[in-house]
Amino acid sequence: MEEERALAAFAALSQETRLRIVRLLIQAGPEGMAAGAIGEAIGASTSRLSFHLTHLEHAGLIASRRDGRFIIYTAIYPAFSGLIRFLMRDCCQGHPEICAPVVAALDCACDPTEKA
Amino acid sequence: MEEERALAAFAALSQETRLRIVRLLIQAGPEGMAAGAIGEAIGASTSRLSFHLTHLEHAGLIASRRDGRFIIYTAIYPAFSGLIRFLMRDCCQGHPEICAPVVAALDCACDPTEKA
DNA sequence: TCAACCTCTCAACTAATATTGATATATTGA
DNA sequence: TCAATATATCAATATTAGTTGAGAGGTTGA
Repeated sequence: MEEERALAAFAALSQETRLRIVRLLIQAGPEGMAAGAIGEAIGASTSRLSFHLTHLEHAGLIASRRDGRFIIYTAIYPAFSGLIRFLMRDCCQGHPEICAPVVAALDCACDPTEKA
Repeated sequence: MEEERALAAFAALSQETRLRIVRLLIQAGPEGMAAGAIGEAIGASTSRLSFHLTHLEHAGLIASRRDGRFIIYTAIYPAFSGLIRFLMRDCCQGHPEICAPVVAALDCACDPTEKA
């Protein structure tokens, strides 16, 4: 069920600590970040962090790999594009002008000079 | 706080009934749908429907207007583009190829011939 | 192998959220 | 104004989720 996956993803993103983790990892890019660095960046205790990282991983939004004694987490980019697609599917009924602003939004998100 | 708005939006989208309402209204376009029609389409009792419609309205994802004895609900498209922007901000650190698939996803969402 | 380090798991507590059924409000047409 | 229709509100209950602190696994370098 694709709906189930979407619900799990949105639920994962609806919590402050987890949303911050996700945005941090999206910004971090493919190299990802170690759990400890994430916890330090967002200010979360280890057990809380671990709980939320596990939650995000189960939701399919992030992935982990071990590197020595560190565990590196990365954002799964296709999960986000899939989520957006699911949400906006059939949004314009053949009239792209209806959802054009939504599409345009993403181009701006990719422009590092635009912060608004 | 923009983060608060995003959290409210994701929380609103993380519930089955509400996610269905939102997708229905996104597909319905600017004309929107009456509460009763929404309830019939997704199979929800009036009180449940009303609860979730109010929730979505407070989250800033849908708007309502009265038309006779009907109340018409519509999706607020800019709210969704704003949400996507917030999530993906600074996603590619100057390397657009990292998040290009995410951007591409939206173009497909607008193509009514693509259902995958 | 030992000590230091990084991360995860567990259980108890607290708080937030969804559902239900009954009732209330607003609008329309006769 | 009355009855029918459309929708919202309320209170009680059931369910789900987040936080905390303590402790347990793996991993590394000496």
